[in-house]
Amino acid sequence: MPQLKGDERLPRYQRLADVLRQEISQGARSPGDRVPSENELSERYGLAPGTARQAVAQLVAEGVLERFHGKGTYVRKPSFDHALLRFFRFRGLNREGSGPQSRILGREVALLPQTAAKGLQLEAGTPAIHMSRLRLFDDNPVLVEEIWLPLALFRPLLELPVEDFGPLLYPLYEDCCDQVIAYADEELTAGPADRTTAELLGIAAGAPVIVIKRLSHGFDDTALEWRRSWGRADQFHYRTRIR
Amino acid sequence: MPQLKGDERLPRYQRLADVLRQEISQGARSPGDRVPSENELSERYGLAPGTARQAVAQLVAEGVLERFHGKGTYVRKPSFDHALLRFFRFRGLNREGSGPQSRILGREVALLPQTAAKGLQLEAGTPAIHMSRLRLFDDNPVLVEEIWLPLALFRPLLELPVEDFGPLLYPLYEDCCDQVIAYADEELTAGPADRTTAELLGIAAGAPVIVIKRLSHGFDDTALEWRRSWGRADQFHYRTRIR
DNA sequence: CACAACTGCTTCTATAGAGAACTATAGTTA
DNA sequence: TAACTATAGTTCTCTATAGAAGCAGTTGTG
Repeated sequence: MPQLKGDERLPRYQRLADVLRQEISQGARSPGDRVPSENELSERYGLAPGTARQAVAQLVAEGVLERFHGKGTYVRKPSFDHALLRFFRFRGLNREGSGPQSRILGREVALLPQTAAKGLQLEAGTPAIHMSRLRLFDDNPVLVEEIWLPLALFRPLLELPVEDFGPLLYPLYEDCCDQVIAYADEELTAGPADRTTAELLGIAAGAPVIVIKRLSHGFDDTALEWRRSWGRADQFHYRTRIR
Repeated sequence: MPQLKGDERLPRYQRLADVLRQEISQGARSPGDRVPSENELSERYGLAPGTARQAVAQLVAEGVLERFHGKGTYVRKPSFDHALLRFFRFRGLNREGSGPQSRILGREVALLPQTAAKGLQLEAGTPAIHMSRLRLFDDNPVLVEEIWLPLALFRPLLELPVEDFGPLLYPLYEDCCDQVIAYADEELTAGPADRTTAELLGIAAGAPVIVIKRLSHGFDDTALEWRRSWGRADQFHYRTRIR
């Protein structure tokens, strides 16, 4: 029978949750996979069913797992590349249109600037992958993005022709580099648009834009991607509930 | 022994949670009050301790209650009037300063405009309390606010001299009108400042400002306050975690 | 072939109870 | 007075068990 690892002073449900979280972060379980049933977990680790259930409940609350009554429990697919749908209210979501599109404007190896290096926990000046991207919705440009990736983890990305990138990057990271994004921290600010950004977005230079800095992490909290996006403020909206 | 009310098809822990939530929304329990212990709840309603515990756990997850190991469980005080601390990064939080201040610019009964009426679920044109307010931090203006309140619920507010309002409104609502805010939905947008707002904030007209619309609710989901705030975009920052 | 019933698996709800861990207070001792 | 001890009450952890509810595939029936 596998023993629960980790600090023995911690409660058992906590330690089981840690085991599962680690298995996911190390790729032993991937998003979409089914995890063992609560009964199986409890037997395998010699716990009461309720204790195993509590471990699963915690991971569900964290957004790592997803439960389906009568079916099973699965590793959740984090799908927040659709986050821009939370940021922008699109006029014609129902109506026919070309939908979300993505155009890679550049991809090269460059030296990390201070800001991105700090987020990725690397030295400023380290070589890294730098990309810039324009995102459109129904042929309207909505976001200009600058992206930095650690060279060590994302080197295969340099081999792939940019035409094959598709509209979403995170599935690409998973397919091409085995890097799965678990969560991300975002910081929103606003300011006037500089000339090149304004040109790409089709607005006047100095017009207000939203700036979104995003630092994406893996299941083991490793920083994987640093991203800064500029979006038209006049189309921007963001909803939250506070308590 | 009090019986659990509500739909009998619902699970018992759900029905107990509903009872507690309703008691709170009707003022029988106020923020800061202690709720009965899990044992007492289970005995009073004829439930197993675990079932009562599950009900409490749900309300904790919702942010309605707060547990303290060894002490007890309490009705949570929603303290998000400090939300502006989440929006703005203040240079001198540690240093001495005059801190957050509030200046009421106007208070009168006026007819609800369409936007506020929709949020408050009243007819446009209904008489309501209208206030405008300037909020400062360390003597720097950071937010201009426009507030609408249903006349029926907040009439006592008209009697009080505005000098006695203090820096926070929600405690005032509770003391003066018995209205407790449980949660609020916010929507952020950005745009250029109009002339009067710019003047109050000390920025140039047309400079980017953040616009925050907030609709505040009671524990029973009644809409209590509609508010729109304008803030300097250059000092604005907002952090979230997405999954 | 179409449809209903059955079966095995899963999560969900609920019960009952025991001891650990923590908080606060009252009482005791140096 | 100050520091320690005992105690009651609370939440937290864990065990063990039972049946309900939902899902999916198999089997049986018309």
